Amino acid sequence: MNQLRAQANGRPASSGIPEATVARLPVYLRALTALGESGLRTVSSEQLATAAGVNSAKLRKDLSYLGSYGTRGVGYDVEYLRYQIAREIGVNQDWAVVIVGIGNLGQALSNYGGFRSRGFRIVALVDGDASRVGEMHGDLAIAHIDELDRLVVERGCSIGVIATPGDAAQAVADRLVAAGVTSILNFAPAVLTVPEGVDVRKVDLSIELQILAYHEQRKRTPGADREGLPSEQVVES
Amino acid sequence: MNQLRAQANGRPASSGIPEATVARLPVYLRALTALGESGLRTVSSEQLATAAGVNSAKLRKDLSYLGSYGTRGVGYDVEYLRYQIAREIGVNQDWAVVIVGIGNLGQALSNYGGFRSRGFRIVALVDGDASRVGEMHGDLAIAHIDELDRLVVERGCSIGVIATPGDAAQAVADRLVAAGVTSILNFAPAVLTVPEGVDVRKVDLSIELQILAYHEQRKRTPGADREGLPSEQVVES
DNA sequence: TCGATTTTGTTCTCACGTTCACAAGCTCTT
DNA sequence: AAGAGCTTGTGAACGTGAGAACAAAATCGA
Repeated sequence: MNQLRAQANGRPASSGIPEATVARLPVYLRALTALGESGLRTVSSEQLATAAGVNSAKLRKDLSYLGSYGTRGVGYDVEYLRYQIAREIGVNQDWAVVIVGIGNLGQALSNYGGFRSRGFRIVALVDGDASRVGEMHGDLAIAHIDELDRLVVERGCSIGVIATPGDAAQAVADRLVAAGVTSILNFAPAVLTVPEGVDVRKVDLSIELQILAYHEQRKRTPGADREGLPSEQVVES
Repeated sequence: MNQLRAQANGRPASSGIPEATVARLPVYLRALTALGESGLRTVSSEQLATAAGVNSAKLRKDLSYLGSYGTRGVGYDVEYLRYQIAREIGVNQDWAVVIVGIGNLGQALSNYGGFRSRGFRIVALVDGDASRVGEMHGDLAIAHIDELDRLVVERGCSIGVIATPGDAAQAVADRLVAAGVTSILNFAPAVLTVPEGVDVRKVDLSIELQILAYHEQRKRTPGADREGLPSEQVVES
C-alpha cells in the first residue's frame, strides 16, 4: 500500500513479495499439485504458466521473488517447487478458522472440502440466532456468538470468516478482533473498519455479477465502442 | 519522455472506463443506496468515499469517467448519482442467470437475496446428478444438465454461474458457451479456457484464505521483515 | 456585486505491475 | 570438449492506477 522505501532490488526471498504475486502463488500451487498427481516430475515455466492461466514471463518473475528454484535448460522440479511455494504461503502449517454466520453461505463454507486439504481447519461455527445453537454441521455444533471469545482463544483461531448479513458484519468483526483474530475473510456486503495489524479480504458475490453485467451490457450496445468485441478474459482477485 | 500525444483527455462517458474503476462502481452503488435509505439527499465525495472505504480523490476520479454528475461547492445528488451508476453498470435491466452445480455453494447462491435486489434473476438450476433432478429450491426445480441448452435459450440467460467441482468446470463452461452464455462467474477451482468474446470472472474461496494465511504467517515471524507490522488492509477485486 | 468558502473535476507525478527480450547457465550430442 | 539447443532469471520499456494538489465552478453572506 504505502510501502515507503521501495527496497532497491535484488532482495529476493522473504521480505517484499508484491501483493499481485502473492495472490497468484495459490494458483501456481494448485496447478503444481495437479501436475504432480498426473505423474509429471519436471515442468517448464511455459507449461506451468499454461496450466495456471498466466503468461510465462510473469510466472518466472513471480517465482524469482521466492528464490532461484529452477534449473536453466531444464525447468522446475514439480515436487520441490510445490513445497517451496506451500512453505512461502504458509499452507504447510495448520490454520484454525472460525466461521461466523451459519446461513446458507456459512454452511456451504463449512462443508467445503477445499479448505481442509490446504491446511485450513474449521474449528468453530458461531451464529447469533440462539435457536440454532447446538445444531450439528459435520462434527461441529453451532455455538452462540457470546461464546466467540472463549472459542477463539481455546481453539487458537487466527482467521475468522464472516458470513452474516451486512448489518451485523461490523459488530462481528469487532468481536473477532477483540478475541484475537488478526485475519478476516468477509463475505458480508459491508465495508469493515479494523485496527492496524488486522488484514481483511472481501469477497462480494453480487459485485462480481455486477462487473460481469457491465461488460455484458457493453457487448450488447454495438455503437458505444468503435471496436467490436475486445473480449476480456478477466480473472480476479 | 513518453508524452507522445497521450490522448489529450476528455475520455468522457461510455468508451473506456478503467477496469479498476468498474470494479469499484458497485461499491459506490451500494453505499449510495444505503445513504439514500437513511434519508440523505446530497453527499460530498468525502462522505461517500468514507462510506465506500476509499480515498476521496480516487472516488472523484472514478466518477469523472462517467461524466460530470456533481455540483461544485455542493456535492452529488444521491438519487441521481445512484441512478447514473446503476445505468452505467447495467443493473437497471434484468439479467437472467443460470446456476450449474447445485451443491452446498450452488444452493447458497440460489438463495442469496443480494442478487434479485440488483437486477439478477436466477432462472434455472442445473446439475449433473440425475437423482437430484426435480428437487425444488425456492420456486425452481433442478433440471438435468442435458437440458442446459434448451433452458438457456428459452429463458434468455446471458450469465452463467459455475459451482461444480473443479474437474467438471471446463466441460460445463463449454456447454454454457455453446448454449450462448457470454459471461461466466466461476467458483470452481479450475482455470477455464473460453473463446474470444466470453468473459470469465473467478472467485476462489480457498485462494482467498491462502492469501490471508500468507500475511498471517508474516506477522508471526518477527525476524523476516525489518519493519514491525505494515498492516495491510486489503480489499479485493 | 463581490469576496469568502466549499467542493468538484483534472492535471501531474510517482509507484506498481506486466511484458519483452536477452544474457546466463544447464544438458546433450557429436 | 566444444558447440547446439533449451530454459531460467532479470534488466528495461511500457502501461495502468493511486494520490496530492490545484484551478474551476457553485453557493452564501455582506
